[in-house]
Amino acid sequence: MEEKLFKAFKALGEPTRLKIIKMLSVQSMCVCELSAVLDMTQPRVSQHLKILKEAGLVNESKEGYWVYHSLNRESLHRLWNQFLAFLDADLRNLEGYEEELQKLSGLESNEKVIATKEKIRANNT
Amino acid sequence: MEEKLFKAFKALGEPTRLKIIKMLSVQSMCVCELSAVLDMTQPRVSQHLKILKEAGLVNESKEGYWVYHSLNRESLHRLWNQFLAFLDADLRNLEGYEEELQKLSGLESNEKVIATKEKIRANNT
DNA sequence: AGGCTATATAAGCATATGCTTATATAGTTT
DNA sequence: AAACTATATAAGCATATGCTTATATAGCCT
Repeated sequence: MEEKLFKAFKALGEPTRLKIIKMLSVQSMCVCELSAVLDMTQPRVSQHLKILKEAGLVNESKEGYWVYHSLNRESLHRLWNQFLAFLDADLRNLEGYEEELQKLSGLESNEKVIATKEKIRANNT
Repeated sequence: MEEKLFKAFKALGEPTRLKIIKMLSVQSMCVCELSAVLDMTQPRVSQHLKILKEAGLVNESKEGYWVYHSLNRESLHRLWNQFLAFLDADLRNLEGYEEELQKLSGLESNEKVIATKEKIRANNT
């Protein structure tokens, strides 16, 4: 889950790819069209599209020797929903948070720290 | 607009930061607590928090010498709404797409290409 | 003031990323 | 088959990123 999330966000977190996504939001395009419209070299566009496809954000369909790319809006919404679900999830229901869960419950048991905090709070009022 | 968008996504597109965000979704924490719970060095946590703060995703409040960090859920929703607005926006309303807009309208005027495409389509049916 | 505690920042390093140029692959047309 | 178009992939390079260790800064306490 987290793997997919951060890869998708990473794919979105790059200016060139955001531009490509914006262009694809206007209309589906093949690599050469994107390359022409954005005034970028073809390999540059290809490489970014690969990343976007791997993140599931862009679909492709071949037509002759053109490869048309379209924005997968469905997957965008799914991404955000999964992210919100991730944020709302109880730690006990997430993989890989066993240690964190345990250490989190031990956090407030340090009496010395608690005392210090209370003092500071008292001083601030 | 785009600048903010891709920086926020970039901030989210990193596993350590996603973990930090998840922990902050459970409760506000200071650096030392995050450091302890996630079992990471303090500078590592500090540096990531800085990025998250710069992206506006995390708020901080000082309490004694502790600096408490909390997830800014409001800004998360704003981020997504702005992203959707960016996708829906007409190119004419976006900064920095003047060239693209022009080249896009010129795309379909290449008759040779259009002819080729039509032939291919005909052959494929 | 001096000694704590927590946090921020800096320096250095290894790896990742984005780009370019060059080349390979796939499909189309003649 | 040969030439052509579009795309993918590879190699190489410069910069960015994430981490560690070391050090500086800031706030609190005795």
